[in-house]
Amino acid sequence: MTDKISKILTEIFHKEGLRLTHQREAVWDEINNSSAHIDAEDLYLNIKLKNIKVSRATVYRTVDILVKNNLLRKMDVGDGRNRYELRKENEHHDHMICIETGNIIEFFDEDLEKLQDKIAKKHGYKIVRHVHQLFVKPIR
Amino acid sequence: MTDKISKILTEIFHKEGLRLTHQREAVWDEINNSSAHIDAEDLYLNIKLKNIKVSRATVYRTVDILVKNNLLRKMDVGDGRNRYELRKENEHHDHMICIETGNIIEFFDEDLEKLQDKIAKKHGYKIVRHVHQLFVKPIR
DNA sequence: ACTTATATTGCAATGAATTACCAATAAAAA
DNA sequence: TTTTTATTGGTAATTCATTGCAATATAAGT
Repeated sequence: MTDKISKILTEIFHKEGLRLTHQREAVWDEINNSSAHIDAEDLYLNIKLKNIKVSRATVYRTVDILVKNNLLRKMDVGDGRNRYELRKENEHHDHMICIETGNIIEFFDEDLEKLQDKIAKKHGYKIVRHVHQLFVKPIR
Repeated sequence: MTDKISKILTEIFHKEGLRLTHQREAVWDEINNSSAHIDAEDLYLNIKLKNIKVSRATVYRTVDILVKNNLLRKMDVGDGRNRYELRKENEHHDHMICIETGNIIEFFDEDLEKLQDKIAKKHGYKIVRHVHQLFVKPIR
């Protein structure tokens, strides 16, 4: 784990009265080094593979903390288990899921975002968050 | 149950080699008379309230059949249980979920649909289905 | 209407992801 | 180093959903 990120983590945990444990660091490291959209079970298995002592319960508890503190985004592709992805500052995207390969492609479209806001406003609402997933297959 | 709908149901079930039982009729009736976005457990409870003999297993099995035959749409709002809504011919809409009241508002926007297709195409894909949910709260 | 073949039901068991419980342990404060 | 208290691991418990199977109901055949 780089010192810069470590410092950010330490700050956030401290602010919340939480402790920065080996297990929590390991979860954070794993998310940073693994593929972009990983689920809790794979996080658990990958950490174990590195001979770090951790339990499933701790993995679940840790991602919850990270999600609550906006370091992580929880996403539900509709297959029963939640995936987690790093949440970078000022960065938003939606997902395209290939139904043939399971591959997840990120996309962002400014017009789409504006259009959504407009639609919500028309109904008297403002958007707090949104889920937009395109289940696709390759052309041809 | 109206005779017209009954006939459609009978046809579809017969075509699949399925039988139109009291339980299956009850599930269909309940979906038609209940709020637009109901989950399996509420379907089960509502049917029981009418003193119709049914089991959770049958409710789950029946909605599966209805979904497979395009009479029902299964939707996942991300809270763990699936909702079901009547699927009207040639009718598509997305959902806005109010995070304060839990209320679900349906919306449709032609431009939005076109824009999605365009985005998918740009990446070399075509859309098979999509999930678009706006989690909103009232303005002011 | 009566019989027969087989689809359907209910119940309990099972599955899968996640959460709760709690005694043992480890991190930070004193 | 001692003390305080958050955290952990292991397992049990939850929740939503699915499945196996013996008993039952439906629709077709007579």
